[in-house]
Amino acid sequence: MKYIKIILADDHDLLMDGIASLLHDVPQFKVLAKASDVLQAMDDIKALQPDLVITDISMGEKGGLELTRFIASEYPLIKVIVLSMHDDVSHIGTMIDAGANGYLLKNVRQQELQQAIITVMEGGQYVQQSLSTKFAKAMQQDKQEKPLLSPREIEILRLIALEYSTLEISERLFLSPHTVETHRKNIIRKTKVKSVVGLINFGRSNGIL
Amino acid sequence: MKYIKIILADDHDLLMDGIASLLHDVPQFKVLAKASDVLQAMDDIKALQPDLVITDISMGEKGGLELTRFIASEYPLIKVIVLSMHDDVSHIGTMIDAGANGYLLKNVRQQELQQAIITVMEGGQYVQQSLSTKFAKAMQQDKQEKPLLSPREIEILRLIALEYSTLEISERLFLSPHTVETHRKNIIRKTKVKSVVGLINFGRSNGIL
DNA sequence: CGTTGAATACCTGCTGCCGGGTATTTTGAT
DNA sequence: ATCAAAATACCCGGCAGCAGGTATTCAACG
Repeated sequence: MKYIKIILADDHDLLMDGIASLLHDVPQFKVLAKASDVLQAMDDIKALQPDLVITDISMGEKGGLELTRFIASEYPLIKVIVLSMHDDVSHIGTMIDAGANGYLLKNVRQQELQQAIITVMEGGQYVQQSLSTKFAKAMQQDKQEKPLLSPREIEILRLIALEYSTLEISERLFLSPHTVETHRKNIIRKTKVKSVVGLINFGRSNGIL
Repeated sequence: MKYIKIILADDHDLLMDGIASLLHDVPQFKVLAKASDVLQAMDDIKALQPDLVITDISMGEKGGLELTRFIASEYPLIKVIVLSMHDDVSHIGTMIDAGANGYLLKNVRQQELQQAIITVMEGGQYVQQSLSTKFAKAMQQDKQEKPLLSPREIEILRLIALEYSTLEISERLFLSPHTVETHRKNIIRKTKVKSVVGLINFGRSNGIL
C-alpha cells in the first residue's frame, strides 16, 4: 500500500481543514476528500474507495453513527476513526459496536492522531490514552452488570422524556395505565433517582435519550 | 504593524493545531502560542502581548466567556475572535457583550476565517455570514420580546433540573416554599410546557441548562 | 422441568406538582 | 416621581406521581 487514502467527514469545516493540514505533514497520508454531511461522505466513499475515514460522532443529526454503520456493513475493509467532543464513555461503546476502529477526543495532539491512524491501519484498535482507562473500567462493569433497564422500560423512559403522561403512554402502547405505572416505578427503583427529573438526567447521561 | 500576533486558546488541541496550520498559509499571521486552558491563556497574553486572541466559547468550564471579559477589561486593544460549536443565537449576544470582536462557527472555511481576522484587525466586527442573518432576526425579536424568563426564574429552573424539590429549593435560597411554587408556575406558564419534564427540555434547547 | 426475569395488571395511600387565583414589596426604567 | 416588572408570599382544590405492596403470564435458560 503506497498511500493511506483518507476521507474526512465532519460538519466543522475548520476542523477538517485543520486535520487535513496536519496530515499533510506525513507524506504517506493522502486526504482524498472532505465531506461535511453523511450523504456526501457516502458518495465520496463509493467513488474514491479510501482506506480510512475520519469522522465526527455528532455530524448534524447523529450522522457519525449512521456513517460508521454504513461503512462497517458495506465496506468492511475501510477503517473508521471517530472524533468526539465528549469523553462520554457510553458513546465510545456505541461507536466501537458500530464498527469504529479508533476513538479520539478533539483535544488529541497531532502526534497521537498520527499514531492512531498507523495503529488502526495495521489492523488494531486505538482508543485515546486518556480515555482507555475510563473505558476499561466501564467495560468491566458491563460484564458484571446487566443492562439495567429492559427494552420495554427504555421505551417508556423515552416517552416520559417526550412529556407524555402515564395515561397517554398507556394509550399509545395499548397498555393499562397500571402497567405503565409499574414500569416507571421499576425504572425509578433501578436507577435510584428521585423523580422524573432524575429520569431525564439519567437517560441523557447514559445515552438512552 | 508588521505581523499580526495571534494567541490560540482552546481545549481541543487538534483544532488548535489545525487552525495554526491554516494560519501558516498567510505570512503576516504569526501564532505566538497555544493555550488549552484559561489560566495559561491569561499568562500567555500578559507575557506575549498579542494583537488577537482566538478562543473557544466552551473551554472547559465556560472559560471562553471569562477569558473574553478578562481581555476586554485588562487589554482592550487586543481583539478577540470567538469560535463556537453551537449556532445558538443567545451565545453570540453574550460574547459580543463580553467584548468579542468576531464570532465564527467551527464549520467556518479557511477563507472566511482569514477574512474575519482581517476585518477584526481593521477595527470591525465580524459575525459569520451564515449566522448574521439569524442573529439579525434574533436582535429584532429581542427588541420586541423580553427575555422570557427572569434571572430568578432561571436560577430556580436550574435547581429543578438538579432534582431539587420545591421545599429543598426554598431552603437553599432562603425563600418561602410558596414563592418557589409561584416561580415554578410562572415558568411553566411562560414556557407553555406541561410538566417538569417539559421544563428540562425547554432549558436544554434554550441553553439555560 | 423448574426457575428466573420481563411484561402485564391491580390496590392503597400520601405527598407534591400544578392550575387557578390575590397581594405586597422591591427594583428598574422612564 | 411614576409606572412596570420582578420577586416575594399566601390560599384552595385536583390529580398525577410515587412508595409499598401482590399477582399472573410468558419466554428463556440451564
